Amino acid sequence: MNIGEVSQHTGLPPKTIRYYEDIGLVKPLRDANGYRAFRESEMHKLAFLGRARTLGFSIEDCRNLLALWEDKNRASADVRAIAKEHLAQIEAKISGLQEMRDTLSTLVRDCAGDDRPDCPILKTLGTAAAI
Amino acid sequence: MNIGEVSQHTGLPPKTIRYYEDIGLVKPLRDANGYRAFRESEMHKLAFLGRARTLGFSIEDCRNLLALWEDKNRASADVRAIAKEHLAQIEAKISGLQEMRDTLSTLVRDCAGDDRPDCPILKTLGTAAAI
DNA sequence: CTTGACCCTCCAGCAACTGGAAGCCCCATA
DNA sequence: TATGGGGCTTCCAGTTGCTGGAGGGTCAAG
Repeated sequence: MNIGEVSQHTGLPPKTIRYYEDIGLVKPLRDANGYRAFRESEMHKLAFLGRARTLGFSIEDCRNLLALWEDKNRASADVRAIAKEHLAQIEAKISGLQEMRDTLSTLVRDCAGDDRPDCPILKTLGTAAAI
Repeated sequence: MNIGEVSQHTGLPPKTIRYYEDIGLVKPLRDANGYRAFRESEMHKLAFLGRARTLGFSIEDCRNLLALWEDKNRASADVRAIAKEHLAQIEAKISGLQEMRDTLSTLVRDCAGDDRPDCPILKTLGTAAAI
């Protein structure tokens, strides 16, 4: 399978697939003309990576998950630990963003948004310790 | 004021302050010995930047907000537009993360997390179209 | 034989810093 | 007066995860 076909099947751009090869996540064979030749197993790995990335796992997480995926004797606890850690990070990110959203939506609500220069948003950014 | 003092007052690391000078957000004077000499106004700008960054505004947003902050004739509508746009981005990010969290927490919940190899997390990453 | 769609490699750049090396400068203490 | 420690300077490189583009080979159709 050429990179284009793999790209279509996995939804990953060719550039990304090449990048994943660069950093050692996949190791496609090569045809005589130098083209990458992906086996089914490589394509499955890439699909796996695409899904893990969609869930926000870092590349290093993906590398570990992939190793566990390939290891038929792995303990599910190992996978779960990675996922739980990642889940905690996501939750932290969400609450950080929610804080931002709350502050910001208050400011936006209180701003007249007309052609006068008076603006609580700038006033807050300029002076508040409340951020 | 030296960079260290400004750093203490604003909470921004010296490295960050130098970086902000590099990209033209602040323009401190220089002492005879080459040290940066910040005036009050520069320090206020940096504090402003720190708060805007805390609210997740991009550097380019900050540049625009700063310009509006300095412009005593600005229309508050201009500020509000930037803030609203940013708010929308934050909300999009939040819902993306919430989707991740929901999927991931289901997976984590369903995973025994013991020393057996059977693991719904990897199973899903390996096969599901549901992500 | 040419055209257009592939594919290749390599280099640069994005955001927003952060770390580290190499080297002044200033002040207090022995 | 030497010296030690901190603070300041510049510049370069690295972070994450790609993405864009240049410059060039390959392949299949007409």
